[in-house]
Amino acid sequence: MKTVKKIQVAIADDHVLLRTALARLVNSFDGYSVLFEADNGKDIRAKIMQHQVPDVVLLDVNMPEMDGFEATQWLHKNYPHIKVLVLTMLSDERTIIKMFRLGAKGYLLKNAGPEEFKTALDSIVNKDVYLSEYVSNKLVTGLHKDADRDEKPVILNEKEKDFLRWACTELSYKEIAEKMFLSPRTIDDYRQSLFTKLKVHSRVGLVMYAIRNGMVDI
Amino acid sequence: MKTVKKIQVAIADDHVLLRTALARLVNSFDGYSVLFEADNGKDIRAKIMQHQVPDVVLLDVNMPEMDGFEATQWLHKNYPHIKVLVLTMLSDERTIIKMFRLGAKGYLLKNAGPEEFKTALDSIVNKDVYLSEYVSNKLVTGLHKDADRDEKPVILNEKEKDFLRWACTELSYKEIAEKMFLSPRTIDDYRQSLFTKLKVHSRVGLVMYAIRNGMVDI
DNA sequence: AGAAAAAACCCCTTTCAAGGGGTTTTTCTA
DNA sequence: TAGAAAAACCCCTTGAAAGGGGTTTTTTCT
Repeated sequence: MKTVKKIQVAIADDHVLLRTALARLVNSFDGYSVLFEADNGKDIRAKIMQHQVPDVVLLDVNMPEMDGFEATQWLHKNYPHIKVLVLTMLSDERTIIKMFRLGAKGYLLKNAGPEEFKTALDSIVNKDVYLSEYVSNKLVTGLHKDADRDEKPVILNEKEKDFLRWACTELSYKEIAEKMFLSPRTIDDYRQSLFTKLKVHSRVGLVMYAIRNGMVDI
Repeated sequence: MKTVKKIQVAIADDHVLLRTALARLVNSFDGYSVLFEADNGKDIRAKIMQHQVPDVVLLDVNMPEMDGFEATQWLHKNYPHIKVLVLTMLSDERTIIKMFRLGAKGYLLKNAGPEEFKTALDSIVNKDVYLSEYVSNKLVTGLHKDADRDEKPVILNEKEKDFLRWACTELSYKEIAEKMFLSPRTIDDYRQSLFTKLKVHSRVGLVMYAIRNGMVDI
């Protein structure tokens, strides 16, 4: 039916190939058409401000320049009627929760199938939100964790962070002491205090924490 | 022309959505058609052994069960006439070099456009190899760095990978031995052999390697 | 300025990690 | 099927890691 107005979709992902392929997929869906593609958040913002306003935005989380978090926030603030569907490989609870808090309406993992993709688009347009079973489970357990843990958020000072970075090298504690211009005993104290704070009991535990929380360059 | 035999392409990627979208893209190319899709290396191996033999295989590097490295190796050994085109976001020299050493014919980054994708397919079929400008530059600088070190690419067997994953926990080697149903001495051997292979000399070194190479879940 | 807290320092002990030397058992292969 | 290679096992030594107990110095707060 030519007269039915199609849902206009915008796609933002820095992987051109995936983006293009997704665009074709969307265009093949009944009732949807791709309005434009964008490389990152900035790009999408620019195009929308040039009066290319889509109904739905498909967003990756990891993008250069302006990532999915910022983009969602901006969209939600300036164009609240635009529905944001997050499309990513990141399946950790924190990211999911963060995106919904910022205003996302749906969250789709990249290992979803095309049918689920279509379902997500339909839901987001008609029912306002979309949650896959997997994502909703993650959300619930994530909120759970939020409840009991985290009495006080772990706050590390600069020196502790510094020590943590050194702990991720193959230097011995003695050598780290030299690097930090401290006595080995003091390093023992740092270690102990971090063991307590981070609830670990070995150097490997320190390393894993540092990496999980992005405190070291990988 | 209906009589022209199309180039049969297989696609292996654990992200279903991307995979499906890519399949459509390939099917839209003149002279190409998708023979099958696979979730990982094992999957592709099974299908090929069931006499579904493609001309070209599109491979992601990071996959569960059997990753791109192993898959390329197996293909090159057992079906040397199948051309392998690597399609990934990993753009570091080591990965690129490793894949070519293992028998890949082309290396395409996911931020390439569809035209480049088509070019890569054409090149790989007709001219045997495909190198984008970016990748060939990486190769050259990478080989430079490589000149003195790293003759052979590091290949780890399943048990070594297993041990590596355990090494990223807070268990002691003795406890790891129990978990793996091996004597602590054998664990010593694994450790030593990995120290040599990976050119590290501490457990922290093992952990960092495992993480940098995506062998553990973070 | 004086008390309290935090940071840096010191000593000692036990266990773990790492490096070296070997033997037995299994697996591959010529 | 003998012989080589690889995998699993064992012993011993040294230094590092981890946990416990302190003291001194510096900072912070009224």
